[in-house]
Amino acid sequence: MPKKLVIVESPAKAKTIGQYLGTDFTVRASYGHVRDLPLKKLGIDPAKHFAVDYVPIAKSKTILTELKTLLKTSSELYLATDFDREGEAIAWHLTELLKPKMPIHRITFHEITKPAIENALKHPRTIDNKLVDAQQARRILDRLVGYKLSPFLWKKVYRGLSAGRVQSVAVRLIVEREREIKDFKAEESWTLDAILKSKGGDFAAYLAKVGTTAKLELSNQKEIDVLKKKLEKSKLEVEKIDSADSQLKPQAPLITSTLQQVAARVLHFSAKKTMKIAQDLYEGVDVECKGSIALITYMRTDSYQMSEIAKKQAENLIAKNYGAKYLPDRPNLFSKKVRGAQEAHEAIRPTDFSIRPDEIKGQLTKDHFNLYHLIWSQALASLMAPAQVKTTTVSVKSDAGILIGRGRELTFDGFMRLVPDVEENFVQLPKLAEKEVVTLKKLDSVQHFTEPPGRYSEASLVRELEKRGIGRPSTYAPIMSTIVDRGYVTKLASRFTPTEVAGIVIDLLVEHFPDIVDYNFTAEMEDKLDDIAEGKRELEPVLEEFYTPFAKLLSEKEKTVDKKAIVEEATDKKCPDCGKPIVLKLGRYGKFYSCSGFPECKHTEPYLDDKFTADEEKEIKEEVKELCEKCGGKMAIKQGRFGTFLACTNYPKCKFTKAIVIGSSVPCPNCGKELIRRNTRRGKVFWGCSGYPDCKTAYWDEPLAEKCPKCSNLMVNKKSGPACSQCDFKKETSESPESVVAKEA
DNA sequence: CAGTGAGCGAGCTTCCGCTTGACTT
Repeated sequence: MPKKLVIVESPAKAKTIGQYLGTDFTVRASYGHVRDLPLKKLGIDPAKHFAVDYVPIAKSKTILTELKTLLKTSSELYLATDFDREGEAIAWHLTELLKPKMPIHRITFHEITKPAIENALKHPRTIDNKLVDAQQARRILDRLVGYKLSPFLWKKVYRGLSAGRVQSVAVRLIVEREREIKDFKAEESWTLDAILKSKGGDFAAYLAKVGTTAKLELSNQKEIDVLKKKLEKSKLEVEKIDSADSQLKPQAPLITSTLQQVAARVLHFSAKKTMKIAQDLYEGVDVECKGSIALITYMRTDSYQMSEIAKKQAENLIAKNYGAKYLPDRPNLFSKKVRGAQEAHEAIRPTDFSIRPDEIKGQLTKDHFNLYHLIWSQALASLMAPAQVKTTTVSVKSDAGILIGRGRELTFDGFMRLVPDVEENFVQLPKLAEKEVVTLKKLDSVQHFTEPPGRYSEASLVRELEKRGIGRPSTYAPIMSTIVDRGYVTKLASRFTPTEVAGIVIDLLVEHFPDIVDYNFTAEMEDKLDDIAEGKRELEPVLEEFYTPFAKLLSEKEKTVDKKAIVEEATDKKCPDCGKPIVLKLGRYGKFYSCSGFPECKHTEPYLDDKFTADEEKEIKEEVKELCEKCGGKMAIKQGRFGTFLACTNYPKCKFTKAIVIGSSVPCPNCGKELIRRNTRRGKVFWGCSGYPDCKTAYWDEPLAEKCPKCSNLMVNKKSGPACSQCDFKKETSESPESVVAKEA
């Protein structure tokens, strides 16, 4: 008997649905998109009503052949791709490629549960062409932007660069954050922090108000010293005790972005690693007695919803394990949608709450267990009762002003029984009475500086992009690989730092194509896509409206933007071959000096990345004249991954290299040889003993020819000034607040 | 805490969004 063919996107989903549907159905996966614009050319003809040239994706060919074969013996076709714009388009592309002759039904569901699938089968529909058009508009627009702007960059900066609706905004965020950090001016402020002694015990308080009026904001030490003296002599009396009860609500269950954030914070996983481990959990893990089973629902999602079945199961589990009072009076609502969310899937939750992480710990790797544990507990906690917190505020009257002490007590743990909030700091105040006189046990004036914003991590970049509705769950991790691969950013200590070319490209795009790299470009595009999906507008006029002015602007900029002004910098050097001025250029492999007479004169010189002084540069040029110790050949200055060095010109025949030695003229305290400047593998400067590897003495900061008066170890020149390399001794200097902040950052 | 390298300017580069598998070292 002929079967009914069901096509979904993911093979793991196909497996689960296959079990629900029984033998009348064959379920197969498309493995995502099956047809797309060609890779090597634009594939769009704006002059012919934006005619598109779709081609089957190379990877899809085998699955397409199999689907065609299956169709021959099938009576009906069910297109069960995801319930979103992309899913609708995949369904349409499938019909275009397979050209099925039998009845076609489009079915959708938000959750992979038996009732949801049975219900979907009862309500088939046809493909929604308006939604397909919305996807095509998205696809065509992204292609036009990416495949038109990237070549513009090849022409005006250098080859291999890229630009796009999503990646360029991600780079822009990172570039602008770096500039904020660079321009940051720390502001000084002071607080008076006290420990007060009462009959019932000690508690912490701070001076909150001077007199009875203004909120305390003191910017210099003089003011605070006056208050400190006043306070030290003052009588202290408890004026008022207030307490208030509040609730602490659990977090929503995890979605892709928050999974990546929490896994980074708690487990120090990269976004890529998080997604790989989650994929394993989704596809199924061998669990004793149960065989291979999927542990979690789909991991690329933007919806906080959970299926009713799952919620019921979790609630039963909560009641059974912790008691009914751990269930909330009213269900917790996580209604705040992600901007531009498509909500085709559930939140990330365990497929079966009864599979407790600790029960299967022995059958999972440490990474798989840890991630499953996070997913399981956050999903369960999201359905638990809020925690109850009692906040007590005590005001203490003094001659200097009002001191405030605060207590925060957990009166009911609720969901925190499962996921304790590490950020929360609970403190209990002693029993106090109004009018009670307390005494001062300790009083410190504490200096504070405002801090610059931090560089983006993978997790915080994803959060920022998601907040602005830019990028999708399936692309968060790849976006970050792309901007690293293209040389726009580097990752140092898990934080993004922009490269020089990133600043150049962003300035160029912001100046000449401000609309495209505007933070609201995606949101505005989404509005237009919604219009298409709702039938308010047609595909072609929307594309026309974008492309006509864009194409005009582009051809204008092709002519007017001057490449030289972007990648060339004048110098006062002259070309030794032809006498023309030498310019500093930025190329694919970094900066280099070039004769301005190029292409007639091809003279180049390496650009020394390290910040050498003029004297040091002279010394290096002397040293390079010495011949190779191994083969007697000529030596040359080379720029390597880790900095500048000297190498034999007979490379690769002779591989002799010599490090450039910048001395400190400070002897090594352990062996007496000179300490010299070097670079670590990551390009960071440090000072090591020239006797390496016999002597492994090394310092992060420039050594000074003096000993610490406290511990007699070597003093070094830290950013904040001279200090001991070993103990906390610091030479008193007229220290600027900026240097303190720079050190702390 | 300790390594290094061609090239670059003119040529095959590039987008975003779905989904996983693996020509073999």
